[in-house]
Amino acid sequence: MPKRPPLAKSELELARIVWRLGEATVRQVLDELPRQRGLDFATVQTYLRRLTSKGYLSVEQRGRTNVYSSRLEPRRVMGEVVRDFLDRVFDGQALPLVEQLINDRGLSDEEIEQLQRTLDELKERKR
Amino acid sequence: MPKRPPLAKSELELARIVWRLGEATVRQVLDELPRQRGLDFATVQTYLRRLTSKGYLSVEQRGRTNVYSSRLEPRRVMGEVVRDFLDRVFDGQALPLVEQLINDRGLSDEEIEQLQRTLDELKERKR
DNA sequence: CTATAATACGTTCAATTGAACGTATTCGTA
DNA sequence: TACGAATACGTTCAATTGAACGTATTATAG
Repeated sequence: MPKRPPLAKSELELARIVWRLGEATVRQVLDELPRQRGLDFATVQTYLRRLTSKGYLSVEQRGRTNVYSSRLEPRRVMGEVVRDFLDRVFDGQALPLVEQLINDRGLSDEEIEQLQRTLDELKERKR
Repeated sequence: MPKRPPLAKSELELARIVWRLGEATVRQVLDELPRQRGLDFATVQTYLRRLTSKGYLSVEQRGRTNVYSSRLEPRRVMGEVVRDFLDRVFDGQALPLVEQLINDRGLSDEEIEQLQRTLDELKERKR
């Protein structure tokens, strides 16, 4: 499998918008960007083009305009991104990362509860 | 605060080795690298130099040889790295990331227990 | 109809990153 | 003492990435 080229940071940023919208034109993606980001129309165009040629998005010419949509499961791509990060930064050990998140950044009580529930579910499912 | 330049991937890889060893020469770092990584001595040298000029490491000339050591708290730097990732990829929401880790990758029973204990501790500490 | 606005697409450009070269020094050993 | 192995350090180089330009084309408001 010719492992497709990696997602650059700005590319992931835009891909996530397309994923969220389901499908999107250059204009729409630009509009979803935080105003403060200040990217040019042409720049967004370029990045979406790159995402397409890297195999992450597909494009459909609808009338006059290009409509981009996800080619691969966003879930899967996110998984790869996380995995890569985990490997590089924590030698693939999830636990230290989770502990980092838990301690360093204050998880709210809300979130802690939520998390414990998730873990319980997981234990159930495991048998 | 003149936010120091970001850590490139290979740089983080080497920085982590220096952190682990406490201090290290080019040679030592090279030796710690997985044989399969195949970096040249000169390349390691270059990266350590860059890490130093970016402010992450400090260097001390010991006899003939440069000894590198951490300049900033590794903990802090790791925190920044994680935070940056979290912001970029999960809009700063820790929970979705944790859930990704829990579900997508099989946490072992061992790790699940461990994690639950951590969460309990955290709840204790919180009052 | 015609000028303006919106697009697509090919191209460019600078900074960063991954990786190494070459040269000058120095150290240990034959 | 002369040589080869290690180093340091300045330099280089190609690929990738962030960002945009310029030109051609089309759609639309006057």
